[in-house]
Amino acid sequence: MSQPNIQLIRGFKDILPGETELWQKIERTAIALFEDFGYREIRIPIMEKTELFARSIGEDTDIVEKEMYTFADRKGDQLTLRPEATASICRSYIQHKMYAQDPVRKFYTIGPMFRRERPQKGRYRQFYQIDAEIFGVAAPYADVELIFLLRTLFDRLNVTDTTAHVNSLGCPVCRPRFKEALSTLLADAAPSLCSDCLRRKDRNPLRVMDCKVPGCREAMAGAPAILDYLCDDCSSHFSTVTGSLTRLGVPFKVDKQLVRGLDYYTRTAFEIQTGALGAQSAVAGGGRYDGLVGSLGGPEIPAIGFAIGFDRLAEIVASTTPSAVRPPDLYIAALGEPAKKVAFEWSTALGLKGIGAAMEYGDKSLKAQMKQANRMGVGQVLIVGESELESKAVVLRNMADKTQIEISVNAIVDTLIETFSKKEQSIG
RNA sequence: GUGGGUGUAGCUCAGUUGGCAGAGCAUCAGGUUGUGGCCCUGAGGGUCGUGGGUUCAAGCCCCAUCACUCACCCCA
Repeated sequence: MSQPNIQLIRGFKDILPGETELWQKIERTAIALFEDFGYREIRIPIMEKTELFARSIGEDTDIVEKEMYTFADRKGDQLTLRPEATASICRSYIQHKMYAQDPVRKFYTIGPMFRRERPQKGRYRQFYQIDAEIFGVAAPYADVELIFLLRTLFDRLNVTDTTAHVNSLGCPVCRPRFKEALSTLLADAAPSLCSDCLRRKDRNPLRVMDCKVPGCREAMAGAPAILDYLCDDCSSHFSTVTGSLTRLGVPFKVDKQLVRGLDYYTRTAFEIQTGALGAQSAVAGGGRYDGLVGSLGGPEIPAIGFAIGFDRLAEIVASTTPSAVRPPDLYIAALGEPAKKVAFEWSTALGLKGIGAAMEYGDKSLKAQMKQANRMGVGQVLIVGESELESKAVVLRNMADKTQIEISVNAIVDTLIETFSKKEQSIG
């Protein structure tokens, strides 16, 4: 009692009633869309051997070294709370040899991911993603389909203040030539780079391109664009993507600055960006990873996927859509124990028929119960006390216009069911 | 991991040069024996984030710590 109350873990959060309605709506919208386009749900575990992420993301990246939730279990195995879904889905695809019958598979999954970082706006340590992946399709239409789905989903959720950014990152054939050109420029520009970029120069040269420091921006003004270094295959792939997006009427921006941090990305990279979230501009991101399945020990199968930041999306949707919590259909105000006893039975019978009937389980005055009904926004209140039980007729009060009618206690549940189903129809 | 801002009632926040802990909203009760919203009256609710220090005296000053928050690094 005198000990401090237990608080939730830093960077974690509760999603409370009032918010969950919105989360469910987003989930339903996404699932319906995915199913319509032939995606199947896959549910993968929340933990994997650390090695899976180390191999897919890269052994000596910051992510693996210090930004994952990694710990040893009692046997000493290194385990990691998944930081993303893609690696696990690849693992599962390979482990169950899903490529054997038909390498083309489309998946979606929704669930929590984890990162061990200092939280900030739109970035939690447990966060949620809506994820979709296509395996076994090398053709650019897979890329377009995913971007199209993102656009459609956002439209259906009335999220309009967003831009799709697309870029190509090349492939193992053409990317090295680009990196070389970039390194040459960086070496020359080194004196005018900020200290962060000097570090990035060798470790993650692509990142220098989107540094915000003015000096770096100037130095990088004449930086080579990877689009100019694409090989013929990558180039025609990319032009099919942009051409097809245009024909489908999906607005997009070719963004030469768009960079993905991980080596396993190839060719198309895309992001949905918004201005609504401070420093966190991306609500969704994805790209092609043609080499990943092979590098994890599977056959050489191309793949592409995206992840939507659920928390960020929910925040945006919440700011534009009023929350609509449906009040109970009926409130039963019961006075005295005999009345409560029958009222409770009525409420359960109504609940079975899909009619929500709230009531006060404790002992409260009629006034208090009316106040509560009013606060809940209930339209109809059924009043049942001693005199009603005696006369075998209860009172049904319309809260909006204050009119009251009497209803016979005999077959009251059926009468109420009829009353409320008529109402639903006239509203619908 | 680094830096800034903020921690006082369920919520939003006042709190003066250090001098008895406050308001609005919300909750509960009464005004009306069994009828809601508006109004009036009253009540409950706080180890002032936590620990230490200075002081006759700390919500206020000092140190530490934790949390929240924004940004950086990084971005899956």
